[in-house]
Amino acid sequence: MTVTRFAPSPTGYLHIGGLRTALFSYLWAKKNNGKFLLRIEDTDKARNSKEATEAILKAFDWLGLNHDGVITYQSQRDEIYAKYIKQLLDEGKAYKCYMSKEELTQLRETQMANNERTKYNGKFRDFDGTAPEGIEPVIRIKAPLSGEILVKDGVKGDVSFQAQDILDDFVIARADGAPTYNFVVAIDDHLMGINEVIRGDDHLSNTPKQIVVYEALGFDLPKFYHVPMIHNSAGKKLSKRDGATDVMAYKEMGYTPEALLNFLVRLGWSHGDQEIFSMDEMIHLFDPSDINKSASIYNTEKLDWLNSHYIKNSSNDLLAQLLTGYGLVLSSHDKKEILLDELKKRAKTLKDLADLTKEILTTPSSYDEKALKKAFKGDAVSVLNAFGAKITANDNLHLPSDYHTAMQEIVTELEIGFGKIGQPLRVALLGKMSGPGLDSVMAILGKDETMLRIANAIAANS
RNA sequence: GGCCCCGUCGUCUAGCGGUUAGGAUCCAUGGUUUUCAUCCAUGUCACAGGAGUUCAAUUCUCCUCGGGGUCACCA
Repeated sequence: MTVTRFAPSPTGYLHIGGLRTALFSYLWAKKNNGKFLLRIEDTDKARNSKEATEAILKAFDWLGLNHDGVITYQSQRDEIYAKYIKQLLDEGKAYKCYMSKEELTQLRETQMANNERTKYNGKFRDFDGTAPEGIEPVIRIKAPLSGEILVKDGVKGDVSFQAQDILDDFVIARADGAPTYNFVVAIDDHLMGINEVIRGDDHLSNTPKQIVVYEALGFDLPKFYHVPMIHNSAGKKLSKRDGATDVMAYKEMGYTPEALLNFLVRLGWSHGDQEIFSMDEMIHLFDPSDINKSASIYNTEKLDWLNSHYIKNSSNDLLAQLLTGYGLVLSSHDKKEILLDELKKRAKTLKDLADLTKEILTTPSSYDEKALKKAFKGDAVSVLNAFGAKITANDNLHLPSDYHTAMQEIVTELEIGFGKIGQPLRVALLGKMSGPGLDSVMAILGKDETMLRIANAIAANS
């Protein structure tokens, strides 16, 4: 069974990059009827917060990416890690290192001065004397000093590292006993039964260290997929400083989960020329071996397009429901369908849709000056008067077509072009020169409100 | 700097030795629309550079250049 995981460090909100690897992991697990597990990497007590964990879970909830099973918190697994540390110590695969921080720093500085790679010198690797006083030791693992470490990666292919280039006896437990990242990752992934690790390629260079741990503990290696980074427009790794990277910020801006997920799945992955993917399609089509090798630059143009696509294709009931998040209650509006049909094709975001809706439902308190000048020259006022009189006399105005007929009649009776009535009427109703079809607008507003707005405009121009 | 990864239109990408290098987005133009938006059509735009290998390289190899990642008692 395929078991994948997402293992965030709760130091802040969930961002776009993390979400994408989570999505990939989720899709791959679902495709294989496997499990998608969640692990919170909170071993660094100083930097982690409960709020951050909650924020991450909230984001997943919004997007509908549900994890399987219970959440694993590394902070609650100290005994487990301690057990494995003891095991390695007992087996002579790890040892206590009493080098002081000062000495370590000193060592690094000389190495740097000599233009050498900074690495621990193995001073306590085979130490069996009496421990120096007053120093709490760290635990270091005995890493291979030479030879090749091969990472068989499902995205990058075989990546070979030379032990002497990258390894030293790295710390697996701090002086206070707390285990370190590369150590616990290997243990947790193994214990949680994770056999396919999909993560950012910033972890590729950590992988050899984790392999050392896997091997020391006699664990089977999972399959690795290192997915390329998402870069900002400057071409750098996406960071929290890059503005809108908090997933929940997208919700506030009016993006839909479908659009965001569709956008992200196409960043670094593709399926021929297909652009639009439903969740079901993503699950069926996704395969991590189709992930690109190169980083992509994050750019919202396509997100906007996808979002408007999904809004256009959403049912009006769903949209009405989503609009309640913007303080709009449309469920009781008798022309909800007409309203949403008209407005959803000109909204890029749900927020746009909300704004557009509010705008149309609010009686104009002022008129765009340019529009006024253009529309209210000549006999616009008398045309509006005639139109007002016509609809006042008509008690059967409900649908856009009813209003359309009324406009048609005026045009014929007065022997004028459509623009002669359309322009002033549009300004009267909407306060400006652009907007949805007038027949729809009038149907949405209803006869009374339509009359009111026409009267207001006439008054303002007489 | 060492090590590792990457390099097709501005952006997201297809391509897996022979293609007029395709799609999407963006932008521009035209059509539809009384306006705007939608929709439709058309157009501009790319294989980083140089050596090889080959009858033939965007595709394979090497080098250069460029970009990125990583080198903690952070994750």
